[in-house]
Amino acid sequence: MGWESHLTAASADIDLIDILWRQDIDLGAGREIFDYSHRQKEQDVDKELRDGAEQEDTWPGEGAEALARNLLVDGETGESFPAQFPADISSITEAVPSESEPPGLQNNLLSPLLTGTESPFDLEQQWQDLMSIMEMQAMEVNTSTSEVLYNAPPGDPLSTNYSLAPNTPINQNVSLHQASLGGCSQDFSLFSPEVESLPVASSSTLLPLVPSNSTSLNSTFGSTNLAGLFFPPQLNGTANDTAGPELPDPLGGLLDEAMLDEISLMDLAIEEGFNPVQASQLEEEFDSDSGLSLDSSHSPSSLSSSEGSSSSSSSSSSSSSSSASSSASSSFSEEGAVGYSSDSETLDLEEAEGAVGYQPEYSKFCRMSYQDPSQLSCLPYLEHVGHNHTYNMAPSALDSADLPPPSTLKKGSKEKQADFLDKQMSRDEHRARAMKIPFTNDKIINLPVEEFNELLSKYQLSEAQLSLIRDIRRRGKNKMAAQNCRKRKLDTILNLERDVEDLQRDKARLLREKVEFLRSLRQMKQKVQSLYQEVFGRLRDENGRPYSPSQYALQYAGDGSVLLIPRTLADQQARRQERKPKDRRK
DNA sequence: GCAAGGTGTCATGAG
DNA sequence: ATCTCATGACACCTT
Repeated sequence: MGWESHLTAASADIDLIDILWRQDIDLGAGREIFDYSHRQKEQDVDKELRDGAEQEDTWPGEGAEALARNLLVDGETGESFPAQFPADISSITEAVPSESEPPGLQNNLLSPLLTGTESPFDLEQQWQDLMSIMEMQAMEVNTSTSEVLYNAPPGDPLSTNYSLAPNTPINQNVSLHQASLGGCSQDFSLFSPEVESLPVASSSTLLPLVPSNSTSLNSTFGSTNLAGLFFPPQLNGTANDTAGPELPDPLGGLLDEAMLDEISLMDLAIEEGFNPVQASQLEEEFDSDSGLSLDSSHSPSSLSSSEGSSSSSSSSSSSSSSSASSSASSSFSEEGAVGYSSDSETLDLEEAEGAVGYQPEYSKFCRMSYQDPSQLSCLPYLEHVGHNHTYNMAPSALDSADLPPPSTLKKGSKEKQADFLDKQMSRDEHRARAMKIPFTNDKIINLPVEEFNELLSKYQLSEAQLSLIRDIRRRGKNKMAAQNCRKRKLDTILNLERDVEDLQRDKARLLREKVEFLRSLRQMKQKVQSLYQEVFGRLRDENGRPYSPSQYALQYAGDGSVLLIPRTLADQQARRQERKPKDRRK
């Protein structure tokens, strides 16, 4: 506080300047050379001075600070992103691919019999894309998923339908008869070609239902051996030829709708971490756009979800805020052009930024726009805003005239306010005041270069003053730049969060679609099978006897006709067809 | 006393 | 060459 007396006495005389110089010389306001090389020194000295000041000074205005603390509200505490559900959903990843591919088969198979039935199955490609997206998330859940799918108890519908296939010696050479006996497994013999080549162990990694690639599917249907498609391999050959009459109820063991639904639901449950209830709800709402959403899947954390939505709203507000901020930025420049000293402008700016809760300018406002305490007193609420960055104030710059010693703390409220406001002044403002800079820091900082230079030329300024002014301008601009930079960063984060939410919604929608496709696929398979059995069952040889499914099979011709051919021939063709795609792949 | 978040400042590079 | 802006890094403060 030794300087305070000096400063108090300091009017405009040379002595004061001398003192100020002494104080500021280390702050970069070197008397002789006010250049960059001094700035480093400036920092160090600032710190020293600050430390010293901390020891010596007891600042008034604690109450005001406390008030400010109470009133400061951070409207934008981090938005926690609801990341819970993705992991659950991902669990399906592996299971999905296996189911997704049959479509290719279906397409080939159905076209002849079921004209007009459209299968949306270049879906496979899309699906693979989707899978790749979900792959990462799926990793951790896969294990459990496979367990569910493959280790299900014998009575489990899934195991009877899916798990059987891998373990059974699958062969395309399946008889119609066998097919009819095949019961539930028929559905899976549909994909037998692929499964056939799989070691039993591989069943743990692949769902029998689904060939690992569409080409294998094509091969299956390329052979167009319908019997092979529908009937379980284990019945093959060794199957009793007595089957003929046993052409069981074509639909008997087949996937009934309930089963299909169950499978779909289980897929969904597995994939999305749905519980059965949710899944069934989903089924009911299939056509609803409300979205089942993963949002619901993390309903437990709907809070976070709502946070997400709020974040989305906030992100929308953030986008608006971004626009606000960008407009703010632009208005910055404009302000710069106009001088940035307009209080109302600044205020508006702050309001515009309120959406993001980003309030850096408040402190700027307090410190930079109001060097004159009386002005600030017009906006008392601003007193609550802003950091107390008194550490920025070089003790040297603290005008002792404005900062009476602690002993004089008991004083009028005006004085207190003045103290507080003085305290709110930035280091540069104090410096500027101490250096008798004849214009405001706002002008220094925000005037366009031309006007700035013009302004400088109007005054007779010492080298030191000019240097300080340049520093003030540089620091001020950089401060705003930093604030904008942080604002942008924040906006970017919010936008990314919103993007993630959008992607999650898309993912949920795609999964819903997948379930729908699977269901329709199975329905079509069912139809095809019944048609096959019906047609085959009505066929009679020259003696009027039915053909044995183990000896004959129906086969599609390229022109859409259906041929009855010996099973051996059909098998050969099937194998040939199976090889083609593989060769092609090589 | 520590951690997290906010802010100002500096250094640096790009336009 | 100079100015301005953006941004990472750092120090310091507040909560």
